[in-house]
Amino acid sequence: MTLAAVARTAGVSVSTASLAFSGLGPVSDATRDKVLAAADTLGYSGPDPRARSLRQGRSGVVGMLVENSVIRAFRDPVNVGMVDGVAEVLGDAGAGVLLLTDAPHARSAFDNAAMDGMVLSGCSPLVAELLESLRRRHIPTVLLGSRARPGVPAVDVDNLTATEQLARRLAELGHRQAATVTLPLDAAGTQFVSPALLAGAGGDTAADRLRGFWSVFPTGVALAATDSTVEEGERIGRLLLDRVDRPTAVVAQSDLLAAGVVRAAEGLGLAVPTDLSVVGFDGIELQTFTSHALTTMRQPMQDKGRTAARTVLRLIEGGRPRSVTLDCEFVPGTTIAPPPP
Amino acid sequence: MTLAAVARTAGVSVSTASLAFSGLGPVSDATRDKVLAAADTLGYSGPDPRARSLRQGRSGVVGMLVENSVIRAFRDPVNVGMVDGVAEVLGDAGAGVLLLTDAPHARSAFDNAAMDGMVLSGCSPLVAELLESLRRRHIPTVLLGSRARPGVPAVDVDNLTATEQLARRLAELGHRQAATVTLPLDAAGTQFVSPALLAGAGGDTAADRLRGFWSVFPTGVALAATDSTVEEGERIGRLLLDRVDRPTAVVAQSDLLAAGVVRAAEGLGLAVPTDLSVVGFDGIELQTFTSHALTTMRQPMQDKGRTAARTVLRLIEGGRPRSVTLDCEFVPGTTIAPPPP
DNA sequence: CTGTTAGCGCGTTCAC
DNA sequence: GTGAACGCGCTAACAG
Repeated sequence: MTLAAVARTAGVSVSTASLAFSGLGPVSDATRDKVLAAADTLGYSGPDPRARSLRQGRSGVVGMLVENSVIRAFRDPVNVGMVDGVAEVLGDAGAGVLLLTDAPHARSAFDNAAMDGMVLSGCSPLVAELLESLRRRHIPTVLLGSRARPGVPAVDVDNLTATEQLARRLAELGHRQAATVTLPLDAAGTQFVSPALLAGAGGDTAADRLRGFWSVFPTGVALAATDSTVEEGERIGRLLLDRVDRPTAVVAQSDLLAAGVVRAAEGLGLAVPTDLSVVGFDGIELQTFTSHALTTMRQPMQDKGRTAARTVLRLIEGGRPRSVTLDCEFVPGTTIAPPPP
Repeated sequence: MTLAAVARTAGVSVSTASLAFSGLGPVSDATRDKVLAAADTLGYSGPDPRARSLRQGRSGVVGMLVENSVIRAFRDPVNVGMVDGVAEVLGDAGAGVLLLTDAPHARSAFDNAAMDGMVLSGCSPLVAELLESLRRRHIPTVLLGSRARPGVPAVDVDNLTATEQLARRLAELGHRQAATVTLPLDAAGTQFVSPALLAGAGGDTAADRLRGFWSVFPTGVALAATDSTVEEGERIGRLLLDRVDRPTAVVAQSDLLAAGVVRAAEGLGLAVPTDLSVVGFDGIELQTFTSHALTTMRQPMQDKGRTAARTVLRLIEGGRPRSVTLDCEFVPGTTIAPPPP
């Protein structure tokens, strides 16, 4: 069934039939009805999206890349929130979201899919390579959660300042011995993070948050997690709390990590916040504790997604949108207190 | 940049250049190198997916619909697991996943996207309408989590039997007064579920699980939640536990609901499982409790997704795959015990 | 308001 | 092993 066949049956030209479907051009009601009736008779269900997208040079699809597998990415509500925001804005624009991961087996889909634009979230080590591929294909791209590059705007929060604010609260409470649990900093999964390693790292989320921490606690120990999960937080938390120079406060770079640190502390018989202060980052709804409300910095996950989607839409239309930095909001919580005497 | 331009630069015909890229036909190494070199020079990055998909009649994209918004759907790990399974199998097949929701504003994307197939998950009241639209467009479809229809295979677990098994365990422990918290049963959001209402309901997940429950506890009270969340579980749980005929056991139709029921019980000063037995459904990793391990029925979420994806791929290839029913596995947990004397 | 004309960029017959 | 020609189904100009 083609538009041509419908037009023939309706006794009109294809272009008229096309206009009848798109509703864009001036078509008399009578003609439109004739066309629609013919379509109905023939079981024609509207223009073929493939042909339409070839003709228009648009597919109505925007890719969204998340790190790792779908299941790992969506274990973190931050990613879910961002995808939700992207889907919302794109849906309103009549576009669809092609969900992609940076897993090797998804590479072929990434390379061959018809996309009008791309939202690259995360700071996967593959980002540079993927960006290069997108550049060659002239696919407008927005980075979500990493720093802008020439010609590629980014949407993010000010991770450095936000973390600095959290650290400063701890300092103001009297903490001198603070440590931090960072998100993965390099592909190698190095655990003990030195300033030298940080210097070599890019402008990623983990690096910026670490800089914010170190700007307040320049000698604070930093251990990197391999993933943003409660389990990893607990593992690294135990490592930190077992040290002879046990910290009195821990800045975790995500709420999930922070929840793990709290759990590690309680496992060792330490009370939070009396014996140990813990802060997180993200402001997700943690169902892990009922007894604590995590002190953290809430980032606008959905807004990040929405803004990224709007930005990529503008890019697709040929605009030159600028990078956007969104604000975080301090969530007081109940997991910080002055250090034990 | 078109393939034709590359061919011209390389001094070969377009068809030869096409073969050089796809690697399908017989092309001498020398020729292929010439073509690739020309492409590199001109900054050509491979065939245009839009044109390719028109020509081949395939877009390499399979739609996956989840209920509600992305954020609501992915609050439930079951949906995340299913999408992960779908993405994994489709990725291996070189196909991409177009993430769609049944939200009204996403309807245009649903209708206009170029898709080779569709995985419709959930039992949204819109399913019938969406199925009809897909049928007219000749888009092969697989249902995930609802009953097969003529020409539309389904992938699911045996919800009735699985719930029956859970209920039977409770009965065997001596429970006579059991209640159930169901997933949403109708669009109206009716709270008190009568057998008459169930008779009118379709063959959905909620209905099947309820049938399994009633087959063991024919007079058990059934209240429907409006969503599968801990909060809803807690709300309905409180309603159940406040009744004069307070149940000694609750069968919740999802783990999230079950977690809410446990929380409601504890809020009322009831100990689980001493005062109240609770079972869930799904087998997700609940971080809500540390003191309990939920007694539940684990369903293979990722396998459901993988199987659905394999089924839709077979459908796309013109096969006639059958519906698949996967097995659940009982998870003993620590939230059931004999009823209090 | 309607019809005619021309591709969009590619893959795939066929001949050679 | 390679090339020429055709059409996938549609829409955007333009002409009437």
